[in-house]
Amino acid sequence: MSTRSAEPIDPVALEVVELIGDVVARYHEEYDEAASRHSLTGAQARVLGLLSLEPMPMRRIARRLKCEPSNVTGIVDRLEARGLVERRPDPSDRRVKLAAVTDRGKDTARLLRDSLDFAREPLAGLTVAERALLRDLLRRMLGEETP
Amino acid sequence: MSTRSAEPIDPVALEVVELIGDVVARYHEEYDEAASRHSLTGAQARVLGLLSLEPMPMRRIARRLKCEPSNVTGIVDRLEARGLVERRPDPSDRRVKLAAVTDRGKDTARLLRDSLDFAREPLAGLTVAERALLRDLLRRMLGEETP
DNA sequence: ACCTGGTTACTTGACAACATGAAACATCCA
DNA sequence: TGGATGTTTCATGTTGTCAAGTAACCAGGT
Repeated sequence: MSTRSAEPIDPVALEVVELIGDVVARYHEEYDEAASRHSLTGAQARVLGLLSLEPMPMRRIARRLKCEPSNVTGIVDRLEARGLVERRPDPSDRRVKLAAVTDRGKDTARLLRDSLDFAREPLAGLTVAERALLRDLLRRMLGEETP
Repeated sequence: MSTRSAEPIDPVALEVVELIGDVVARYHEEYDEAASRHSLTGAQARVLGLLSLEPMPMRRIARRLKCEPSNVTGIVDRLEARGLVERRPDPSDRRVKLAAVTDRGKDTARLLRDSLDFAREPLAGLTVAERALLRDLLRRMLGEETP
């Protein structure tokens, strides 16, 4: 997996990595702030956002969050205690519990998305063409093929 | 602070935001994995990295981490218990304690940096010119002026 | 010079959220 | 029936907040 680079490290690459660090910091800052504006923690907001797309078994949430399933139990517990999420039985498998947003949860998730300024603010300084360029570069950096 | 956009949202901007989400996820994945390869948590690795550049009063660490100073006490406690960091008095102000990496801490910090593949791996697919372009776009996106 | 009061730096304590791992339980499936 | 899977519970550790406490700095004013 890890490329043992014998090549001298490109100073521009280092700058890019530094900038990505800044992007990550900024992303979290804004995300957590948006979450706490709705009295949610980052993890809770993340799960709520996931479930607002489609109901999902606990197991799958854990995979998305890259954490243990036992952890998800607690997070969903807290969301459920606040009426944002509910557990439903899965008709096709009585072992699994589907976590699904309630109506209130759906509203909250929408508000959360809207209050996430990261989508608009930092990109405002770029032209449409530059955004497209940025998109393509990020795609290739992430190794996603553009078929 | 937040731009109340009346304008319809640029679909390309949404794609970029999605990609940035991917970048953030990937960044964390690699960072935490590198940290746990050395039996460190993410926060511990972060502080160790900070201190490997220069010793720093607790207060400043807290500001960099954007958390309460009381939290830093615990993190430095754990790093100190493992001999990676030590507290020194500040000669110019007896209230402050300077956290500084030990020799072992410095070694660990270097190993940590080296094993952080994010610097090389994902940028490998880009040419030098493209990296420079990406750097400039990220800079402008983050609102840093290039004087 | 000597308090005195306000500020700053750090720690401690209580508590909540997150995270892991092991063990328990019900359910599925070959 | 026996092994695998999905969820929860429990014990434990780390990270985070906030309030309170201690020590030290730094103004004044007398």
